[in-house]
Amino acid sequence: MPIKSKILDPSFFARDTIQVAIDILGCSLHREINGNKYGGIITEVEAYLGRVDRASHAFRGLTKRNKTLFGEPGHIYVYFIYGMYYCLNFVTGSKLFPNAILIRCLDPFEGTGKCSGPGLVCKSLHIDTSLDGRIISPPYLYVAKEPNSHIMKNYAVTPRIGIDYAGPWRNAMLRFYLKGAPTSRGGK
DNA sequence: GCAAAGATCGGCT
DNA sequence: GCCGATCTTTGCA
Repeated sequence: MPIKSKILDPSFFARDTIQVAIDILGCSLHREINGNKYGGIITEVEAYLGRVDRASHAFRGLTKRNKTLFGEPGHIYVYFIYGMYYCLNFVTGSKLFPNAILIRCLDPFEGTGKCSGPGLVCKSLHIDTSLDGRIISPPYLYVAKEPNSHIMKNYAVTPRIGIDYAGPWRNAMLRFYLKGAPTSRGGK
């Protein structure tokens, strides 16, 4: 009989943000829209640590765009950037703190396009702002822990990408990726 | 009301 | 490594 994967519920995301970032590596991301299914194994994420984090959208306080960040963990935060791309985030930690993780890269399932960067993840999984604020849940978008995803989790930690404006936070080690798996920027 | 910047990507030097 | 595409969001007047 087939080995079952375990669908993650909001309690998984309502924990320390960095711990969630590490634990979600190797888990599968699933997207269903118009009867089509897309997805892949999560291989790269970044953590954003709320109001104190100069690189976070929450740094300047609550706005119309980032209001999902200030809500419950286990919800989906999607925003539009650079006039062309969407970025997928999961709200983490506690409702008291606007924390999130950015999904940067997947090892795509067959039939799912390239996912080697946050803009491409959303393009290949047909993710846009219509998902913003919704709970992470089947069928439209969910995450599952795969058998053995906790084994051989050999990961690297680096500063985040594309946040040179963030002062001292530009050097914070908050990007996590699985060694030997697809990443953005060649894993560097 | 307007201007500037941005959690990116692909192409080119 | 640098640059342009493309347009929403935000900050400031």
